[in-house]
Amino acid sequence: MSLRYALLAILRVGPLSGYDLQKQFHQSVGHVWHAPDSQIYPELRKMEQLGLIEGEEQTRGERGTRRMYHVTEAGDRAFVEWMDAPLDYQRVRDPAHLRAAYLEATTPDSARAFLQRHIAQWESELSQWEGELDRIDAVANPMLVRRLAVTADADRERTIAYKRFAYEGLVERAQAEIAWARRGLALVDRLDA
Amino acid sequence: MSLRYALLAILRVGPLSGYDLQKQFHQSVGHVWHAPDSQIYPELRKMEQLGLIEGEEQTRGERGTRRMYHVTEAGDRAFVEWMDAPLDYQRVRDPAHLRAAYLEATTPDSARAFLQRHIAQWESELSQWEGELDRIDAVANPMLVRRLAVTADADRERTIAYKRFAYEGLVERAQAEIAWARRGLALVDRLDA
DNA sequence: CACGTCATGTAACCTGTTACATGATTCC
DNA sequence: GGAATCATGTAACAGGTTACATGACGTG
Repeated sequence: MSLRYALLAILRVGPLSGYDLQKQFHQSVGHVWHAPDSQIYPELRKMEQLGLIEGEEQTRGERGTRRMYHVTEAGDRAFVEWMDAPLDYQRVRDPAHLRAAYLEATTPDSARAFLQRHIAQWESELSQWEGELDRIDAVANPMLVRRLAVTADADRERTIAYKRFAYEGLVERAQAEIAWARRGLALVDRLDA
Repeated sequence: MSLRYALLAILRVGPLSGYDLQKQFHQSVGHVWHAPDSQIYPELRKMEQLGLIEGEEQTRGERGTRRMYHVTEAGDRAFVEWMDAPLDYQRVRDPAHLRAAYLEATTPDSARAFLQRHIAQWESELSQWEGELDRIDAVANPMLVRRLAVTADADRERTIAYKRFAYEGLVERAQAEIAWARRGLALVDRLDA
């Protein structure tokens, strides 16, 4: 459900083709809400049917075409309504913590391998998000630049501050996962001794 | 996919009827991996077809029946294999952080409401998990008691320690989410001033 | 003329969500 | 006799995953 609003958030900045949108998506919101291309294109079609966005076919070269999308008034309204509505929180479903609860069922080495992979996984996410934080600070993220270009000066600080706030939360989450898994490694060692 | 192993984890302790399993589930693993009954019963049937568990129909009263399940050797093997295999991490998809990144699009009050709901949400999870931690320490969780009853003394410490470790991770996550949202409230106030 | 990248998907499948459905048994 | 709880699901749908598919354009 949120994919729709992630796409609207990007399109609200200005018209984009599906392809460009997808590119921008993977470089910005995609770090918070992943979606493959095979989901993005159909979703855009659905949003068009619902009147949230409008697409115009453009020619490109001899026979090529591409579809430029822009947000309609209804789409803009839908986005703001979503912002104001309560989120529906998904129930917890965390495979790593599930497995952690039963580590006594396997060997210490296997437990260690699991925890090391957990650390590697979150370190990889962490570096993505820290990179985004750096790009926010340097105002080097192309989406953010586009956004700031159409944002009144008075709102620029807010725009940047909330992006930063969001990524800070993700960075802290990753750091917490890593710290937890490291403690797990120490625990395995202690119990193995 | 993990639902299967969450169910196996419970059944490995000893045979249970679908109904009892479901009860135990909601009181234990369900805090880490939620699933509704409408998913549990069919999954048990599927697992039976795959030979991971076996069910026997028992009569109950005059006409009533219930199905007692126990783990097969293949099921036991499958569980350990899952423990040793790399987890497949889902891509990030976090509606709260997605929304946080665009809070400038709405009013300060709406932003505050969002953050306050976020805090309430995680405080509710937090109290669940802290409760579980207490029950682990008091050895008062019925599933844990059943498990310890069939666990060799040498493994009891490990069994308890890993449960604790898992729930500690969840508790820390909840605390981090709450702290983050509180900082968000402060940020809204600052930007609103 | 080959390769990268522009451009857009379809199809099958799995998992999970929501709402609904039904009857038996036990305990007060 | 009525309520709680035992006991087990089905059906429809939404959302996400994986694999595959296709062709045009631009550049060296």
